[in-house]
Amino acid sequence: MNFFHSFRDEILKVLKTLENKGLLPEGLDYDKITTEPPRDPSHGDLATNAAMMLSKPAGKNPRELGELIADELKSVPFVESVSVAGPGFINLKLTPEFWYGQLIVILDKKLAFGDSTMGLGEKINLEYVSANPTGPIHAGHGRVAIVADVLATLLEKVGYRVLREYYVNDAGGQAEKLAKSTYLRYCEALGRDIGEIPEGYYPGDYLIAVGEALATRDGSKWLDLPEEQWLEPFREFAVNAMMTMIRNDLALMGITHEVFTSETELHRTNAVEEAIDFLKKRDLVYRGTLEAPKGKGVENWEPREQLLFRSTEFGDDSDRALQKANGSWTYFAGDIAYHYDKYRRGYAQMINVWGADHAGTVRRVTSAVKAITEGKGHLDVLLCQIVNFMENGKPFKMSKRSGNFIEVRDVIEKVGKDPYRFMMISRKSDAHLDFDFKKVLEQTKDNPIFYIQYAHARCHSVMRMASETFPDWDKSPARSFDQLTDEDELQLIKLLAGWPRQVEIAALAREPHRLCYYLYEIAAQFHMLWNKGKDNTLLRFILPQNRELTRARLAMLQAVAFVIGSGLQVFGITPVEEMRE
RNA sequence: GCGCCCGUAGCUCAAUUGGAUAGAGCAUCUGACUACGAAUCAGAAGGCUAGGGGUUCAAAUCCCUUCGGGCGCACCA
Repeated sequence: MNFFHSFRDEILKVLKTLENKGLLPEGLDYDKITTEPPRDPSHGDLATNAAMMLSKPAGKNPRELGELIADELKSVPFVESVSVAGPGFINLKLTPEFWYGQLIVILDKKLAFGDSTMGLGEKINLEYVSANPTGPIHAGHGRVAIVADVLATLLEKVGYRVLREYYVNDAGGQAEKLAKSTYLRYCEALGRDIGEIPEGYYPGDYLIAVGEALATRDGSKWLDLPEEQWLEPFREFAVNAMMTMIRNDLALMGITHEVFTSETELHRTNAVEEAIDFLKKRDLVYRGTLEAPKGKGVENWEPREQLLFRSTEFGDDSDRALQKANGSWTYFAGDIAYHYDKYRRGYAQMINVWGADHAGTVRRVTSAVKAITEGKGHLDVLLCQIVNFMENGKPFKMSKRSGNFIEVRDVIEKVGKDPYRFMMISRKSDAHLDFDFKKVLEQTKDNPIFYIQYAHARCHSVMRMASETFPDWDKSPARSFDQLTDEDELQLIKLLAGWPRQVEIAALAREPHRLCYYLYEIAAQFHMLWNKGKDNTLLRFILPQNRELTRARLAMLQAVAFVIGSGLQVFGITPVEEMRE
């Protein structure tokens, strides 16, 4: 439970009381009243903007109104003191007993601390990766995959029901190129000399095995047949092989999708026609000619009458083509059908995570979702900026083993899954990210994942030591914390207690990176406290002469480990209890 | 040319989505190891939030504009 919510409720009760006393007009809008930690901890534990929000409609100046509210708040349980400050903030300081109570909550909830019912069980369809099934996953997809995967877990933690979905783009030209490239490799496997892989085909080594597998399965039966006979079976076989490879790559990252939807399948079941008909009936589709685009490519422009979707009615800059020159559906038409399909499967809330190179298509797809769900569905698109791979501060040179990109499996081989995952979510997703192969493995506080893991390991290390100091003692955590009176201890507990709020904020903003920073803060506060024990032996966690205080401090460390563990669980990272080597 | 994203300490990035004196780490300078792991900690210094204008009790955050960087721009996917 996020305690800021419960204190907000208390504040609203106080406002009601003031209404009843005739000190506040009735019917004021309380929606914009917030409770949040003050920026400066010396102001207190919790601040509200209530007086500032209500001063104008109440006809009182904020300080005066603040004093009124503050007076009433003094009798709220666990409130130690109240003050009005600055332009009219009301600051509450909470009693140590309140914080001890929070510690007990953490110890009871364990890794589930931070769970919330905020999402009310609402279903969310989260589509991510959806890389073309034409080769292994490259590192550009890696960030999208990991950010989205962490977001999925995060949304589940706050009470949404999330479906992780992958859209398989197995129709269209790219898949055809894949089939043709595979055919070349098939011929090669049967001893034909295929020479250089022609321009426009997929040259990667990974197709050699696919060609061989087909040769083994089917022998030479396709060898001299015309393209229209082998194209479809080759496409299907190659796509399946690619998807197996992609699933393996995703598994290396710790990612599993629950649903794979095939674009080809949508076409086969006439889902596209159905979706476009739906739009036609609402007069959102028409035949027309688009204006020539400005800038690059204008030379080749030919005006052409096409079937168009009125995305401008939903805020797009231009209407968008649904059919190609040859009359077949565009990718966009398929995408409309796909989102229609998601909606009809019961997902009014949808999130897509894309690479930033698709930024230009966000408008048209969100427009289409509005149209096809008649305003009842909602699509959020999260964009991930590119990752610059570096080694020791210098651009990383690609391996060229299988095309001109870094593969996800190469990254994992070099640094391991957990540091990779952490690094990918450590920055806001729409900001560029530098990934340095050297730095992610550095064992210094400059490297946040190490620093956080180290804090977790240290907690466990202390707990192990304590069992040696008190071999006979009760291992269940303490329930009484009156002896935890040091300011820095309380500060640590406050940070831990603030975790559920951070989780909710991160989920609402769809910004998992916030949690990285918060865990780092907790780790820093813990390391600081650990270090204080060197200057002042009374602050050491294990005090052989004071069993009860030791138990209280160990329970606090256990709580630190739970909160860090809770965060790492969201990240899909295994917490370590010992730093090896 | 148009659209979207971005611009915060020397460097890499935060900033509770409009809140109080804009914060961390690195690098720099000063200090702390007989230890529950010093792989760490304490302190100092560092800012006209790219520039200008506006909105209001309050702006790094919202609006307009200039400059600088990234991505995209019919029929691909």
